[in-house]
This record gives sequence, C-alpha cells and structure tokens, in this order.
Amino acid sequence: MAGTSGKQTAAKSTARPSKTRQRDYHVGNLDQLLVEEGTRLLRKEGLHELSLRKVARSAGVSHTAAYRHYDDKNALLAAIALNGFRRLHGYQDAAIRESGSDLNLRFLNLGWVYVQFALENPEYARIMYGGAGLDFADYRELATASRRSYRELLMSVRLFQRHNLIAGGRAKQKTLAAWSIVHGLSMLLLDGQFPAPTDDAAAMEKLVKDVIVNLYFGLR
Amino acid sequence: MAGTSGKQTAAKSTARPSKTRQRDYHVGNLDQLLVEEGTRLLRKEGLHELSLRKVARSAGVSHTAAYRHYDDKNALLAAIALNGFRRLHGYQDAAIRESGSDLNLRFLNLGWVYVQFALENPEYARIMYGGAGLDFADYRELATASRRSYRELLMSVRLFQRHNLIAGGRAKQKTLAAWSIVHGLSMLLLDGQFPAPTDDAAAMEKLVKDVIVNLYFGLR
DNA sequence: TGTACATCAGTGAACGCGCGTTCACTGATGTAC
DNA sequence: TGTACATCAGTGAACGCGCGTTCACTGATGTAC
Repeated sequence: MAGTSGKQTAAKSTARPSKTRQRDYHVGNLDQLLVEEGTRLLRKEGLHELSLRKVARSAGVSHTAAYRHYDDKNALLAAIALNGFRRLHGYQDAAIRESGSDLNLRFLNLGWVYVQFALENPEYARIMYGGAGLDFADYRELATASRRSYRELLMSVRLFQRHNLIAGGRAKQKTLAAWSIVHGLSMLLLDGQFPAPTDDAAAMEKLVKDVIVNLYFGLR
Repeated sequence: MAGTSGKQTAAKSTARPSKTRQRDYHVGNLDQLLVEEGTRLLRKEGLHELSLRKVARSAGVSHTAAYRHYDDKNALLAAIALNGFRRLHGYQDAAIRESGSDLNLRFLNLGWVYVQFALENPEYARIMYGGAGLDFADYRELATASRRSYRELLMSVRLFQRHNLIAGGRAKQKTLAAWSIVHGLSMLLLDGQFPAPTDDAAAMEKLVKDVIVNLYFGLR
C-alpha cells in the first residue's frame, strides 16, 4: 500500500535489458540498474554474499563497468541504502497523508509503516542501519536521509503535544522512545528472534499496532 | 557494575600468552583463547574485518590450529556469540538480584542492563542479532541462549502482572514491547543514529531509563 | 543530410591479496606397565 | 621412578577461489560544420 514508487518501477521496466534480446552496448541508466540489481541480490542472498562483480554480472555488464558510475563498492552500497531511505520516506509520507486529521491514527500509522517497511523490504534493514559498515560521515546524503526520518517523527511528536495527545516537554526523548520501539520491533521480527505469526499478515499488523499502542499510552 | 564476569577475566590472564615469553607448544585452552581473541578483534576492527586467520595470528598460533577446536569459521563465531549471550544473562541476573523486592526498580533495571550491555560490549550486538549471518538453526545453543533472555523478561512481566504493576493479559505481547524498546534503543545508540550524549555516562543512563519509563507507564 | 571527430561508456586482461580449508607431518603429553 | 607408545594439539605448505581495483583499449554516441 504505502511507499510504492511508480517512478522507480517504470524506470526499471524500460531500463532493464530483456534476457532474450541482445543488450545494447550502452545500457543507458547503468547507475540506476546497478542499484536495482544490487538491491535484488541483497534481498535474495544477503549482505554477506554481495559483491560488485555479482551485481555487474547480474546487470549483464562487465564487472569493471560499475567504476564508470561509482567510485568503489561502498559508493554503490551507499546508493542502495539511500534508495532505501527514500522508500522509507515514501511509506512515512503516505502514512501521514492517509491518516488525515485523525492524530491518534497518525501516531499508529507512522509506527506501523516503519515496521511494515522493514518487513516488506528486509534487504534494506542491514544496509541502512550500520550492518554494512558504511560510515555515514563519508556519505552525507545518507546522514541527511536518516535524519529526515527522525525529524518527521519529531515533528509529529510535537504536533501531538500541541494537541495534548501526549504529555508536553522532552520531545526529543519521547521521539527516541517511539523510534526505538518500532526499530527494535522491526529488527527482532526480521531476525526471527521473536516467535511471531510471520505468515499471517493481519495478525502481524495487529501485534505491531498493539505494541505501538503500549508506548502511546505511556507517552500521555 | 552488573555482569562483570570475574571468571572470564581470570581465565584470560592465565591463558593468554605473554607477548614477551615464548609460548608453549601446547596452548592449553586454545578453544577459549580463540573466543577471547576473536571477541577482542571484533571489538577493535568490526565484523567485516574478522577472519579465522587473524584470530589465530592474534592468539599466536598457526591459522590451521583453530580447526582442532572448531569445525569452521562459523562455529567460532557461534562460540563468540554464545559467550555474548552468557554475559548478557549475567547482566540480567545481576539486575534482578540487585533490585531485591522493589519490582518497579526491577523493571527499570532489567531494561537498563540490556542497553548497558550493548553499549559496554558493542562487539556482540551484531554477531548476536543476525548481523553475522549465523543461522540459529545450525547452532541450537544460540537459539536456547537467546530464548533464555526472552523468558527471563517474560517471567518478570508475569510477575509484574500478578502484583498489578502492569495490566493483565497478553504477557507475550507486552514482553515483546519491552524487548523491542530496549533492543531498538541499543541499536540506535550503537549505530549513532540518534545524537545522544555518549560521553556522559550519567546522562546516557538517565536518557535510557526515561525511555523505559515511557513504556512502563503505557503497560499499566 | 553527410562526414569528422571528440567524448563517453563500455570491455577484458591483469594485478595482488587474503581468505577458508585440506593434508601429511611432527612435537608434546599422559598413561600403562 | 623409568620407559614405550598411543593419543592429542599443534605446524606449514599448498589448494583454488572470488574479490576489488587498475589499465590500456575500443565500440557507440552525439555534435559541429
């Protein structure tokens, strides 16, 4: 539902070379294609199995071609992670939009889509949150993108406070509490640490929302 | 404070070969030594830099000696992770012990030591929680150890419920909420995603405990 | 519209590297007598 | 207490591998005239 990027999908279907016909010498948007194939491999095989050479191979291109578009492997990983943050922002924006003026619903939805994003796009979790060893100091856009998610949450918390839905003061600390619970929930569920009904989408949504409500009550 | 394992430290100081004197041909507890050196390297250089050969070198032993004690690299990683869980259990047990009969304090402390463990032993976080790509199905003791932490939390939640400190019913879901918030908090702080006063221990402890209290109120 | 040419985006051979793992081995240890 | 010997815990050479990155190159593209 939330966060489906029509633009991305369209670009994919035109840019990706058909397996049957011969690919043109010039790919066109190889930079984008590499990000897409990298993401696909990440999802399919995991971070530990990802290499520049595999991504290039999967894009149907020699393994040195990537250097035309990215300084090195980390730069490609950073581009993938950045794409992940953009998609997360899409989820968040949609959650706010769809909640309309119902602020209680907005709190619930903002939390829910964070977890939903992680569950639907498990390939990003590790790369966006330190698992790839990417230093955000080397990739400013990543730091910016991460902070955008946080700021969106912070501004919502302040809005809720203005409407007396949660107690006043210490907005940053309360934002951290909200962020922590959905972040932790995402990671525990992704890692399979908690025996959750992963196959039953409705039950999962209920479980996640119940947990979020637990915190919501505490913030009042 | 909590969870300092005297036994481990003692074993380390006797088993680790002095850099100056010649190491005996037989190391003694090479299996343990490899876990210790692996942990040290993990802390110093991170998971991505860790290799069997480095661990062996760091233990002052040929890189094939490790196979006398561990089937392969993953088995060593699993042993390191298991050690991490044991230390976490130490933190948890100490938290319960030190809280005595004050159940409110117990809730707070149980949460606090989880985060404290992560902050004081950052090398474990990634390896214990899926980052190393270890399949817990291949290492039953890991699954068992992870579940022990969870069960300790769950039993505490049920205890709190019996004393009417938190609302009745859905103990598992409430446990998940508690686990999620401390897990997420740990990860966000470790990854430096949230601008926290990492250099000020007292301020950190207060921040963490305030966040935990946020949830505690919500669980009532 | 056609040609010359600069620029761009690929290729593929080559590099050195550290890795995990195997193997036949040897030195050290501990036990039976 | 001393010796023979089986067992154990190391060694180090060797393997094949995939990796990231570099380099000189060439084919494709687009623009100026």
